Order: sequence, then structure tokens, then C-alpha cells
Amino acid sequence: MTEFDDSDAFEAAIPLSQRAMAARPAPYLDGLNPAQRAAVESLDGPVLLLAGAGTGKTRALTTRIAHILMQGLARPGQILAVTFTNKAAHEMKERIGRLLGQTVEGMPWLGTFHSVSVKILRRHAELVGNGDLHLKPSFTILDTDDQLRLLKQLIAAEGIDEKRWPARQLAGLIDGWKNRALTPARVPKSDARAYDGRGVALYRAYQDRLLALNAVDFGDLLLHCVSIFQAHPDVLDQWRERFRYILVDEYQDTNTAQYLWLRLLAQGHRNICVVGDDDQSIYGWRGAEVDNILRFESDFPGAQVIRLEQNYRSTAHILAAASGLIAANQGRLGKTLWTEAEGGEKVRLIGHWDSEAEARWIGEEIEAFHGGHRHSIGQRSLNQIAILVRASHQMRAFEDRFMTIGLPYRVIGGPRFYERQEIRDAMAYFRLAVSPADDLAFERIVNLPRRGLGDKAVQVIQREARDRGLSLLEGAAAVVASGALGGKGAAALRAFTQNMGRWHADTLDAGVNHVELAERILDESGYTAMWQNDKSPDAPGRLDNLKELVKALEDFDNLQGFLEHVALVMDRESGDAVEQVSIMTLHAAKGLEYPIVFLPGWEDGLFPSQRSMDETGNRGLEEERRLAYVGLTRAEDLATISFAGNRRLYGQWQSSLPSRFIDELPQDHIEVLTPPGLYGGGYGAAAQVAGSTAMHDRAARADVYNSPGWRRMQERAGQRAQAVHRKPVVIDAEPAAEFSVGDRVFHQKFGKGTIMGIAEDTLTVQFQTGFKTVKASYVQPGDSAGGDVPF
DNA sequence: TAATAGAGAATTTTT
DNA sequence: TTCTCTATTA
Repeated sequence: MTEFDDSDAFEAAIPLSQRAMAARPAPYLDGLNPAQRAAVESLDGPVLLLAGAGTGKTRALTTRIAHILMQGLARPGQILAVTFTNKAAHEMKERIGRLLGQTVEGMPWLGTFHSVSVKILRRHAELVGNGDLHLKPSFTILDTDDQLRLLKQLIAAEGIDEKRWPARQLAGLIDGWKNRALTPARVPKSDARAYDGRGVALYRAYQDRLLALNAVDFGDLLLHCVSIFQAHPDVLDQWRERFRYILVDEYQDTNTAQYLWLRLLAQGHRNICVVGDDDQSIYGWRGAEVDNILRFESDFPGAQVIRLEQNYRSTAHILAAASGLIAANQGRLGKTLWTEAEGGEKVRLIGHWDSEAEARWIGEEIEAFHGGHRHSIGQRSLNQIAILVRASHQMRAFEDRFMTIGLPYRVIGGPRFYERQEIRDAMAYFRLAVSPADDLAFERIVNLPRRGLGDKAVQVIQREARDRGLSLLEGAAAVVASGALGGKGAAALRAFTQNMGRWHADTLDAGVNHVELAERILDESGYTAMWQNDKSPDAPGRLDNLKELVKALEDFDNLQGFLEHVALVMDRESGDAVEQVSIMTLHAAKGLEYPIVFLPGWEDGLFPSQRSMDETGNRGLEEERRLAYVGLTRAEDLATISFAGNRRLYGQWQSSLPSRFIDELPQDHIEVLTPPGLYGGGYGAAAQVAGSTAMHDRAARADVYNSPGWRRMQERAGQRAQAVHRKPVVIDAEPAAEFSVGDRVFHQKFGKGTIMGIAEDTLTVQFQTGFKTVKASYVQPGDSAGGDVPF
């Protein structure tokens, strides 16, 4: 094993006098509440830190690390601290540095699960492999794009109809196995039928192919580490000795592979401290196991459980509303958030006619807050306001509206910089220049811009490369030399291979500046020109992105270093110098906080999501409820929940009912608003009505919030844990009104399905095979077979 | 080989 | 509705 090379500059940087102070109460402990203090000072043995939203979790965690260092219990290189995102890791580094009064360079093992795993794996790459083929320490890390392309090739090679069996599905399957730390050999029999019975075989083929490419995917980083630890006790022992203290952030989001990874490393000294909140577990769909946190105490007997329950973020009303909602979930570890803060506004609730009215109203509210026209709230910067949606398609309505009224906004968590097409293309050029054997990169750019090298030419190159055991780039050179390709394509391919050879030589030449080289590659390849000639409206933006990419290179010594960085750190800070309202999904909002939060789209089927409930039943519903809890607890001063009676989905208007979560909100902490109606009076009853013609009945829509129906719904909130399937109040006799969202129906051709939306006499139904829009007269109600509706 | 028309699908997302 | 992917046509 290679020698550890961590710089312990950090230790040297702490003056002895300061270290001696550790015996006395240290300044960094000032201001901690008793629970936080316990979290910082309980250093021996396993600790489960249950940290509710806004309770100072990061502060506790970073102070704990600072405390370990100041006590001299471990050197920076002996502390393993893992997070899920680079952002969280950065923030922790920064805060530790601040606590200790210097920048932290010496915390080499504070990082994401993946970045720490890469470091470990590079040192033991040779232990991964079969027979004579082994992973080399220089392995590359594939992103999801590459992964999918590779799988498509394998599927095509197997002669499988990709229409019936999409590559995405296989990718999801393999990811799922990797999340559960299952190598192809360990996949259980119960999964044997997956993907037309060929899932496991394709998984094995995929792993072989990765090995041949000397590549790993994201899941492999964890999986290979776990496999190495399990198969090589001596290696595991080295790491166990090294990491004297282990800290884990967001423990409720760990999947099985991460869980095993941690357990293996922590089992020696058991100095492991995990921080999490079971109520904020919202990533079950990507493999996170809430059970990991629920059973921590049995995994590590004698574990101390410390609860951080004092909330420093939200008003009492917001906390009470959130707590009341989450109380409907079963099997929680249980926490009671409290605050010293008094007063504040109740959580506001409002219904709208449709999603456009909702966007319009929220836009006006924001303008009012911004202009200081709401005295109780005061004048607010747009940066203090966020809109949190369940699904990204909801963002459209807000973007459209804000664009027309000229309200500046930013979408957080959209396509990330390094995931954009032009950036990936450019990166593929750099990758191929740096590693000429990168076949995936070759395939991506060989005909980009168009060089007259279509499928046929690529096939010729592939055959040549396969037959002679060459990389695609070498194969291409061979094709050029042999003249197997004629005409225009031959000249283009010659130029391409020659250019690439020259650029590769340049990457090895220390005299060539890598930033200039990158620019030259993009220009000489014709890639820049391709976008300059492109007439589409987003072409200028793409050129700007390319410029930015080249600029980002300046922070690195060479192209290799840059590529390594990008593989793992796919985020970029977006400056928030400008005042903008933030729009994002609820998932993206986790860990953030805003004084003013809007939570639109609380409608059954959208939130909670029908799909989530269909797929995982009550578990899905509970995760949706946690998502609602996360949303509410983002708000510091004011939260506003809203729903719309009609929403355009896939181009069709559909009517829907208020979310069942609304019924679960404790009434005492909610203020129901009556929106200004189109016709001068209150309206919103549309939400109660299926079938659009009924909406013309103004009497029915007036003042629904004081109607018996609304009150009844409020009263039923308590009993709703087991959730009865709610039927809408049917006011008119339109045929469509006989159905309601969530009903099970049967269609002659498509079979059984669940109604997702209703518009006039057209239903949007989710069948086994997917979404279909069908006329109501073509389906029969029923099949429900009683108990199979999971909610 | 490249442009184009039509079909089909359509949460949530970090690394 | 809108995007992506495939099959067809020039």
C-alpha cells in the first residue's frame, strides 16, 4: 500500500499555547446549548445525534471535530468525516477553520462518501478484478451519461429490443443493486426475473466492460471499497487504525452500501458519531434506508442517543404545523421541536382556481413583501423568498408568470453546469486528448460537429478496433492508413485523428499552457464554430458556458487534474449577488432555509405524488409526508401553503383535490386565506368539484373554507392516519364526474389502471404500461379488488 | 449521411 | 405541452 501523504500542516499550525487552553473551557464551546454541548463532548463510543430541522446540527458536528483536534485526541488526518454533497463538505471545512481561527488544509478525510472512496480505491485498485484483469489506480469515473451509453451498447449486443426494455430501467436496476452492495454474484434469486430475466447477466457484462475500460461508475466507488474491506482484512485493519474518529452527516440518507462501508470501518474502536433526522429522510427512492438510523442503537449497543430539539430557525406556529403533520407517520424515533421564539404569523393556507392563478397570486404576494406592503412581515429582499415545489414541471407556471411581471428569479438545482450538453462535449474532447483510449469520449465527439462520419463509418472503426485489439482512436488511425474508408469521411477522419494526436502530445508537453490548449482544441476541432453557426436562441448561452469552462481551467495545473476534479465535484457556486426569488424542488431545498417560503401545489396526486403511493404504498406516502415536513421547516418567518383546483399537466387541464396533508395540519396554527376572486367574491370551491362544468356554478364555489365539507375535513384530520380514500363532492351530473382522481378503472386494451387526472370526459390514466389519455366512456370503474389500493 | 416528421413518454437527484 | 428518440425521406 502506498504511504499516506496527508499533510499535517494543520497540527503544526495550532500553537502550543492554544492547545494547552483545551484544559479550560474553550471559547468555541461558548453559546452551545446543553444538548449541543453533550454532542460535542461525548467523544468515546458510538453516538446517535438526532438533530431536528434548524437545531444547529452542523454547528454541533463541526465543533465536535474542532474539540477532538484541540484536545489532541487525533490529528486531522485521523478523522473521517463524511457528507453526501460537496457543498456540505465545503461548509464543514470552512466552519471548522473558523472555529479554530485558520483555514483547514489538513482535513484530508473530510469529504463526500464518494470522494473519500475514490481516495481509498486508488490505493487498492489492483485488488479489484477477476483473473488477470485488474483495475488500475488511474481508473476513470463514468458519469450517468457514459453509463447509459455503455448499457445501450450491451443491450444492443444482446439483441434486446430497447423499446420494451429501456436502458434506463437497467441502469436503475444496476444502481439499485450497487446501492445494496450486491455484486453480480450476490444478487438474490428473487431478482432473477428482473429486466426480462437478463438483468443479472447484463450486470455482469457491464462490470466486465467497465473493468476492460479501466473505469468505474459512481456506485462502484462504494461497492468496490466494501468488497475490498470484506475480502482483505489486512487492508481494512489499516484503515481502521487510521480513522480514530468517524463522523457522518445526514445518516438517514445512507444506503446499504454506505452503511456497510461505515460499519466495517467503525467496528474496531466504535468511535462513530452519526447525525441525522429520520423525519427528513426523503431519498428512499434512490436507495436510502431509513432503517439504518432507526436501528443504530442495535447496531452499536450502548450507543448514546442525543436529541437536538431546540429550534433556532422557525416561529412556533411553523414548528407546530410541521410537528402536527409529521405526527401522522408511524415508526419514528420521535423528537419534539421547540423554540424560545414567540409570536409570529400562522402558516397561511389558500386555494386557487388553477395553477396560473396560483402563480399570479404568489407573484403579487412577493411583490408586496418586496415593496414592504405587508407590515407584519416588513420589507424583504427577494433573496429571502423561496418557492418550493414537488415536481419540477410546476416551475414552469412561476417562470412564465415572473417573466411577464419582470420579477427576477433563479432556479436552483436545474441542470448543473457540468451536465450541460456543450460542457460534456467539450469535456469529451479534453478526455480523449488526455487519454486516447477513452472510447466513450471518442464515440461522443467523432462526428461532432458533423464530419460526415455517421453510423456506418463508426461501425467500420469499431470493427477494426475490436479485431486488432485497439482503442477506437487507434482503430480510426488504422482505418485511415488502410484506406478502408473512402471519400469525404476518410479525409475528415484523417484530420480528426491527426489533430487528436497532436493535442495528446501537447497535453504531455509541459511547455504548452493547458488553458490555451483547451481553447485551441475547441477552435481547431470546429466545435466552437458549430455553435457560432447555430441559429437557435440558446447558442450564445452555450458559447458563454464554454468560455466559462475554459476559465475554470485556470484554477488547475493541467487538464488531467481538472478532469479528475470534475468527475466528482459536479457543482458550481452560483453567485447570489443579485436579488432573486429562488425556485426549487422540495428535495433541493433540504438543508436550506428562507425567511419566507411558498409551498404551492398541495394537491392529492401531485403532493403526495400518486406515483410514489402506487409504487411503495404507505412507505411512499410517509416519505411524501416527510417531504412536506422538510418543506415547512425551511421557513423562518412565514410559510404559505397553496393548492389549485385545476392544473395543466402534459398540456391538458386536470382537476384535483386539496392534498390530504392539508387535512392533517393542526387548525390552531393555520390561517385560511380567501383569495381575491375573479368575480369579486371568494372562490376556490373548484377544488372540491370534479368536472369542469360545475365550476360555473358560482354558489358552489363561494367560501368553501367555512363550508361544512371543509370543517369535516379538518375534523377528520386526526383519524386520517389510515387515510380513507376520499371521493369528491359531485355537484353536477357530467359523465366525467362519476370518476375521481385515484379511482381504479379497467380499459379493454390497456387493462387495469389508476386515474391520475380528469378533464371533461377525458381521463389521464396510469396503466401498467404507462400513462394514457382515454375517453371516459372507454373505461369501466372498478377492479379495485378491495385492499390493493395502498392508501 | 443529414434533415425532418411522427411517435411516445412524462417525480423527486447526488456522486 | 414539450422533449427525446426513431424511422423515413431527400
